[in-house]
Order: sequence, then structure tokens, then C-alpha cells
Amino acid sequence: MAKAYDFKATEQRLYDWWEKQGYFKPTNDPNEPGHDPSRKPFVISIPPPNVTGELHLGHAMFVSMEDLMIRYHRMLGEPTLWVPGSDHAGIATQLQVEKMLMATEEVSREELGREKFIRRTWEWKEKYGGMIFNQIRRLGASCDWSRTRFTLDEGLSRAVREAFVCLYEKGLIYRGPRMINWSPGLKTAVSDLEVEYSEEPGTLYFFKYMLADGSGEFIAVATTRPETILADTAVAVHPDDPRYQKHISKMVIVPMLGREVPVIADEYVDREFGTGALKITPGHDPNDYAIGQKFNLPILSMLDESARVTEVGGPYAGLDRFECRKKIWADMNNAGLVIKEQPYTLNVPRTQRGGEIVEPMVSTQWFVKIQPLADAALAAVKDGSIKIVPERFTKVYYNWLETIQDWCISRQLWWGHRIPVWYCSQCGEQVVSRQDPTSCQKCGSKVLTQDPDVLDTWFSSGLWPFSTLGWPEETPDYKYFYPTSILETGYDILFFWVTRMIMDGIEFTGKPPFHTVYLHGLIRDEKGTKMSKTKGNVIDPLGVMDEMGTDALRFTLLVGSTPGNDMSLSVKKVEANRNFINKIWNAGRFVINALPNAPANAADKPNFTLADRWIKTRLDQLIQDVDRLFGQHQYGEAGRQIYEFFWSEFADWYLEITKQQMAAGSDLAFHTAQNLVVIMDTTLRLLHPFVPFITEELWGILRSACQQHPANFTPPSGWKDALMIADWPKASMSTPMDDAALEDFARVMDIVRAIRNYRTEKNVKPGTKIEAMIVAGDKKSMLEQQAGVIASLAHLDPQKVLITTKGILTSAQPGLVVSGVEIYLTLEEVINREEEKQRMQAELKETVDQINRLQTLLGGSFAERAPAAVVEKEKQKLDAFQQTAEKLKQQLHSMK
RNA sequence: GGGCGGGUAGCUCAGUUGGUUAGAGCACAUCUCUUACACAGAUGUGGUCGCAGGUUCGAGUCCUGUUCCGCCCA
Repeated sequence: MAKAYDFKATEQRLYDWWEKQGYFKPTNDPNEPGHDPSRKPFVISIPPPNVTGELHLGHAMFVSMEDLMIRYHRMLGEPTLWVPGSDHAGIATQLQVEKMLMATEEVSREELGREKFIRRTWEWKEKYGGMIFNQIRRLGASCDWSRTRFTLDEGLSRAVREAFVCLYEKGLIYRGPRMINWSPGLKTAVSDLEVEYSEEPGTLYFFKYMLADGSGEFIAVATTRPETILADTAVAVHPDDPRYQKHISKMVIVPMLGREVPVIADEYVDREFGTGALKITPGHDPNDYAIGQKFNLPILSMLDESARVTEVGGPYAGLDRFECRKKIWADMNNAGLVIKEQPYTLNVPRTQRGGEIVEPMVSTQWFVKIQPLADAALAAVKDGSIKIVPERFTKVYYNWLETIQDWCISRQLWWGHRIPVWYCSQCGEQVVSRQDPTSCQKCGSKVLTQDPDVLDTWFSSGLWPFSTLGWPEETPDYKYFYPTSILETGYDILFFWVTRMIMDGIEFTGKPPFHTVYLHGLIRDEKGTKMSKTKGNVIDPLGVMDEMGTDALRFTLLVGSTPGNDMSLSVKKVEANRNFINKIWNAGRFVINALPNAPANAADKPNFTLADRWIKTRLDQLIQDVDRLFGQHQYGEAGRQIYEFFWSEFADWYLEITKQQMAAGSDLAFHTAQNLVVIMDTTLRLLHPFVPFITEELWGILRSACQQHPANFTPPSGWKDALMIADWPKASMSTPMDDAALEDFARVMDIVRAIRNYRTEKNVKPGTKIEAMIVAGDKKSMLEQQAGVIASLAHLDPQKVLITTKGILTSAQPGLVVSGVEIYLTLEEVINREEEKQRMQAELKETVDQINRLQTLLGGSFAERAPAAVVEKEKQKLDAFQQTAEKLKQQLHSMK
């Protein structure tokens, strides 16, 4: 075995082997004979990455997290399925392909035409769409690739149609002109969720709305967008505002256009803002739209799909929206209508993709009437059918669903699921159909035109947990694996995706699509800022894996994060975990190399040493803790505990001690070897969901090393063909735990640490073996048995370690007092009596401080009110401190 | 404006039924190539747990207020 773990020589090989062996496929497959439907499966559907996507840390996070869950449940023996797939990402993909076509062939989408463009996009998808999957494989993802799905596949497209038609038939989908968010660059509508607001410096423009009665009076109005004056259809004031009451119901003149519009009164108007008078543009502002509806105002659209001024804008027609703003303001200035300008912070709506300014516009689009679906989704969480982890997101979920608006689902794109609606050019009938119709159902005309729009990508993603399993067909997969178990994803797509899946799941299948939603945090750079390409602070997970290995990255992501909280990632952290991986390797190497040195068999039953008992007890505790933490979705904490156990207890202490036990030969060596195998095997199992590669590799070597040994050292559950399908550990020992072993070993550790500390303080070379006497009182026999252990770990001369009941000092030697025992080290050459006295006095002072603290504590109401066990614990501490103080005093006295 | 999260060692972060001397990694200092590992071992330095109150025998942990940072929603 190599001295350091070589992940490069391991990862790909193991992954291919796992896959070839079929381990990623579920056991108890419903499509195979002998399927038992009563066994409960564990199922996750992957959050589908975009086909355009390249692996980033967000992917690495969810893959690591979900693979952990999947591997854990697989080892628990459950039929386990992780369904992979990707989504077609309408806008992103279309943009990418357009860009590519422009760059390589200088041809635009429009020049190519819809059909050809779609064909080219499919070609592009076939070529590059699998890239992300290969990158996900590198992370060790144990998903069932034979069940890979894509949202535009035939089956999933059928699901989309079914869903659309179902909703339509129930009256939950409608089409009509509404105020929507329009992206002039992409020339499509986007949903409310796809708009992000950013605070930006802008200007508040004050101007005059002249009264139409020729009186020369005017109403001063402030706006952030002067160009929209062109589409104003009213001026609104507050009904109780004394400044404007006299103007209510009069007409005013739209600047530059001369149209007359009414002055209306509505309590919506904020008297404090601007001048207290508001221009109303129902065609270009969501709030004004609502007022327009209320007062039945005409809606004027002064911008076209490219955000250029329409004929509504009269002389300004044809201008871009921002050019128009400048021009009209200049003209108004010349006309004496301008009052002033003042700096103002705007809340600018921008598209999530591309970042251009979104234009609120009235447009005819398709919508889902969402409230009925939202109500059901709310109920599912409220009644506990679905649990959200961490729980605090439940509130966010409620709040969003309670204030939800109808969902604009049509997009003016080509890449996506085309809306299954046809219009008859003869009679104007609207045909909504699961199958492409050949003739109009009303007049029989064969001249039908399909709606040109496609559906929002999230419309298909919302069906994902069941569409991937075959719905609307009642396939064996759907029947057995649906509903799924846990939905794991980042909290940033709680609204986009999670709530939609819940709504759709309940609506279409009658069941919540999963029982638990686990949300992880976002990954930021080491300064805690969001990673972005423009900032150049992106850490590429592939690069990290190339450098440090997959396991190091996975462990960092899994253990460095707590549920729902963002984490910052730095290469340093990954490096630390790379070191841990190497530690595992070397500990494993030690165990494996120890096996040939163990005798072929033992003459007697094991007579476990204190160290053996201690480590096994600790292992049992660990197993229990890990199970408990996994049960609470505290995966990171579980990983930290395994790490601590492995490094600070197993490797630092137990392995060191077994060197002696192995060297002793005979039965002790045999049972030690066996014990080493048990601990190693068990920790590898516990670690496997976190770091699958190193553990699988090492476990395989361990297994063959065991099998080469005459005694075989077979674990109770036998050797499986692979660790990834091996059994999850069970705590072996009965309760109560071996508390005596924990306590005694803690004492041994204290003694060893005290001696090491003292040696370092006195600059004793590690090679110098020193003589020691330990005055152990009633711990004599226990410590006598541990004398060898203490000697070797503390570098004492094993021939000259004396354990006694009482101190029999030949000379006044300085001693250490720890854990109720006194330690006298023979270090004549380095002893400075004054120094020693000072050290001991300092220790005594500290001890006395503790005694005082505890006496005060125990003398107060604590002793009466606190639980007896807690009080007892403190009493024991006091007792120990008192003994220590007594011993220190005696020693100081004898040094005089 | 409403909601949520965070503020713990120089840095990055754990600390989930409140238990009385608050942990890790990194960094730093000293020593050691002791036959698993220098991607290591040993030892050490370092914290009034944002601030102010409160509940409690006991608060990093619960409550109230407050400040700063971040996020989400409107």
C-alpha cells in the first residue's frame, strides 16, 4: 500500500465498478420478478440541473448531501432509488444556442426559423447535455443512471400536457391580457419570481399637470419615469387631501400630447410621497393597473415588445424607452412644464437572467389560477404531511403561499413545451388537447394553428417527482416509488420549485410528493460573499477535486455546513479534510499491516484490555450518536463526531496502544488484531456516506487482508462484495455502557498528558526515558495494569515505573497531581527547586480557586434545587480538587 | 414596511431537550523524521460567546429590548 492515499488511482475505477455491479439500482425493483410491494423504499429525485449547466459548488453540495442520504439508506438495507435527470432550461439554453449559432455561423434564430432552430438545439443538447452528468458522477453520485430523465423527453412532455389539460379542464388555467413582467431583450414574459429588485440611484421628476379648464392652474406631480406620461390615463389624489380636493373630477392635460384625463380620488395615494398627486399609467405599472381596474380607466400601451414607443406616444413613437425619457423631459422643460428634479433611490426590477430592466406591461398570456393549489399545499405542511427542515422555513413557505399571485406560465420562446392549445382559423374555436388535434372540434375545419408560446420551464419541473417515475402512466415505478421520501435542495429555490412540486403533486396525484423537505444553505467564498463569475471569486469544484480528491470536497461540504445556513468555502478547509482522508488511509494501512503479525488463532476467549474496552464503548456511543443525528438531519454534526472519534481517539490513542498489544504476541495480539478490524470496519461503514471512495477502497483491502488471515476476522454480518452495499453498523454492546472503562481510560489519558506537558515544559528530549513513581491510592491495581501503556505514551522507562498505594518518597521530589493520583518524575538534572515550587504554588492556587467556587456553589441554593445527579457530579469534582490541594500542600511542605 | 438568519479564539465556523472550567480546523509558538501518516506527532498561546435587561439554583443555549451585517418578501 502506498504511503499516501492516491485518489487519482482510485475514484474513477471504483465508480465504474460500482456502476457495473449495478449497485446504483434499487433492490426490490418493481419491474423485476419477486418484487415485494410491502417493503418501503427510500427515494430522492435529483434537483434537475440545467442541460446547459456546468458543475458548480451548488451542484456539488446537493449531490454530496443527497448521496449521503442515499448511501445511508442503502446500507440500512432499504430499497433505495435516486432518480437523476436534467431540465431543458428554456431561456438559458435558447440563449446559449443562439449565441453559439451567431458565433459560428452568424445566423440568428429568426433567420433559421423555429423548426430548424429547435432541431439545432436538440443537437446541441445531445452533444453537451450529458456533460453535467459526467461531472456529477465524479462526485460519487450513486444515482440510477438507467432512469435518467429530461424534461423534454416524450414521457415527461406527456406529463406536461396532461397537467396542462387537467388544469384547463378544471378552469384553473386561463388566458387573457394582464399586467406581466416583460423582458424587452429576451422578448418574452417572465414570472414574478424571475424578477429581482435592486436599489439604484435615480431621479424623481416634478412637473405640472395643467388643468384643462384654461385657468392656468396645475397639479404638481412627481414621477420616476417621465416617459410613461405618454400613457397616463388619470391623475390621482387622496380624497382627504385639502390641497387637491377642489380638483377632484376635473380634467387635466397630458403634457406634450394634449389628451385630457380625469383627476380621481383614491385612498391608495400616499400624501407624503412627492407632491401627493400621482400620475396613473395603468399600462405600465402594476399598482396603477390595479387603480385603473378599479376606476375603469383606459389602458394605454406606449411601449412595444422591444420597449420602443408605440403610436400612443405620438411624436415620440419609435424612440427607445430611455431616449424617450430624455427627449420628453427636455420638451417639457421648453414648454414650461418642468418644476424640478431631485435625486432618488429607485427599486429597479431586473431580469434574473441577463439583468436588463423589466418592463411592466399589459400582455395576453396564459396563467394558472394558483389559489386553490396553494391552499392545498399550505394544508399539507400545516397538517404535518410534509415537514420542512430546518423548521423556520415553514413560515417563509406559509407567507409566500398566502400572498401568492396567479402564475404567468407562457413564454415567448421556442425551446420548451409548446402550449397544447390550437386556434381554429375558421370559427375561432380554442382547442385544448392531450393529442395534437387534426380538426376543429366545433366546425371541423382542418386549419388549426397551435399557440406559438411555450411553457415556463418550472411548469415541467413542478411535475418532476412523479413525471420522472412515469406519471400519468400507472407504471410499476410510479406505483412503488411514489411518493418519494426526501426532497433535498437549496433554500433559494423553495418558491421556484419546492412549492410548485407540492402544489402539483397534490393536485395531480392526490399525494404530497415527499414527506420531508431538507434545505441546505448557499455556498459563498471565504469572505462570505456570493460567488459569481464577474467577481472572479468562484471556486471550481472540478479543480478542487483534481487537486484534493472528491472525498475531501464532499467531506468539507457535508461537515462544514449546518442545515439551511450558508457556508463559506475555502481551499484551506478542503485541504484540512484532504489530510483527514489521508489519516484514514494511514490508519487503515496500519491495521492492514498489523494483521499478518497476529497469530493464527487464540487459545482462550478474549481478555480485553482497558484500551479495548474503552474504544469499543466509545464506538458504540458513536454509532448511537450518529444514528440519532442522522434521524434529526444533523448530518454535519454526525460527520464531525466521526472525525473526532477517528482522529483524536482511535488514531491518536488506541492505535498507539495496540502497537504494544500487538508486540506482546499470542492471544493478546490475536484479539487486538481482531479488535482493530472491528473498529476499522465499523468506522469505514460510518464514514462511507460521507467519503465513499477512500472508504470503499480501504475496506476492500481490509477485507482481503482479513480473508488471507487464517482466522478470517469476518464481521458478524459477513463480508459483502462492496462496502456501499454492506450493512450499516449497529451498536453492539448492551446498555449500560462500560462506564468504568471510560472513566479509567480518561484517568490514564490525564496522567499521560500531565507527564507529556511536564516534559515539554522542562524541555526533556522525547528520546529520554524517565523514571516515575505514581502514587495511585485505590487506583493502584488499575494503573498497574496500565503501566506499560502509560510508559510508552509518556516516554517513561518501562523498567522504572513504580505504582504504589501510598507515597514512599526517598527524597523531597516535586510531583504532579492529576486525577486523584500523584506522579513523581525523576528528573534531577533539570529540576530547579524554586521553579518547581512556583509551578506547584500556581497549581495550588488554581485548585483552591476551584474549591472556593465549588464550595460557594454547593453551599447555595444550587444544592437544594438542582437535580441530585448534577449536584453529585459537582460534589465529586470538589472532592477531587480537595484531594489534589491536599497532595500539593504536602509536596510543597516536603520541599522546604 | 414585514419576516428570517447571523454576530462565539487572529481567521472560518461547530456548539438542538439550559447543567456550571465553551470546542474544532486554519494560523501562531516550541520540540520531534518514535517502525500508519511531516497531508504527521507532542505541547502550548489565544474567548467578559454583539450590547443591555430578565427568567432560573444555573444562560453561548430560553424571554424582552437594542445595535450591526446578510438574506427573503412587499
